[in-house]
Amino acid sequence: MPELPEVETTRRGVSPYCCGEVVTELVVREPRLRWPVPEQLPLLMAGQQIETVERRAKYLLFNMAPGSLLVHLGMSGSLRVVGPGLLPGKHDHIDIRLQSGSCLRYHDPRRFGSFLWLEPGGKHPLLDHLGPEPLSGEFDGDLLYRLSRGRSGSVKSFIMDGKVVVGVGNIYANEVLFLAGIHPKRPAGRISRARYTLLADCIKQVLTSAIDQGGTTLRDFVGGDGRPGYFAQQLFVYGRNGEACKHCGGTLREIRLGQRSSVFCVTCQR
DNA sequence: CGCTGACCCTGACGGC
DNA sequence: TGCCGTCAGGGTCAGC
Repeated sequence: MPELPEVETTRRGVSPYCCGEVVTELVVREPRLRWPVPEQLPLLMAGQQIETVERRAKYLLFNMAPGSLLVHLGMSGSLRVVGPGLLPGKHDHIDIRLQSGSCLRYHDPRRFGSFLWLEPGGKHPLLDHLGPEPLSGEFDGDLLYRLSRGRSGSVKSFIMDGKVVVGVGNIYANEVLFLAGIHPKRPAGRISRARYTLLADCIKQVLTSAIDQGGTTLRDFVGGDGRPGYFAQQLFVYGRNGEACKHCGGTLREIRLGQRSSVFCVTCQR
């Protein structure tokens, strides 16, 4: 479910409810996530005040004095604010109970997400080696051009590589390549600097637009405040195999790249 | 170092 | 109605 815009939407949705709030209790009903939830996590968090909620790549960091809770939503995870007394349902694995009576409830059918602990100022192996944020000044076409030299893999896999740039998942990789007019299978090392400049701009534009609209609603995605996202209405290629290209009217085609579906227009993308 | 494919897990969906 | 194969927004890891 979550790509960067969905994670950022979640961050913005839950922040007002938990910044400055004290955690009364962390309730772990199912610790078997992507990695086991550390047994000492409830003890570490109980009684601590959440100071800020940050996002790095697709990770959320709930910062407290003794350290940070590191949350990843995986493929099917969501974090929502629920009022007191609402009973947990199926796949509601973790509750972060707050002094206000509200509760942040983690729901994740596939359990590919994670809840981990980060020492203050400490480095975590998962956060090490991450590329720049796509919406930062560090990220631009020159960076893509430089990192791609000599690489024979597809440009789609390249922009989805978290060591190159974080936060570009399958949906937005498809969309961005369509907007930039680049064939997803084109070898990354055989794309000009000018085209990478356009591609970087498309990545920034699409992600910004998706965040503004609260992310993309697929199946039951809802932001931290429970509202759906609206970006799905303006997808050009993702999930539209066999349908007409919104630009030229041709039929969109689907191929598989690195086990992921890639939809594109043979006419508009070269 | 870069690339490919397997893998983690549940649920939805289409074909029979 | 049910069974079976396939696919799904994430990322890590082993092997070549």
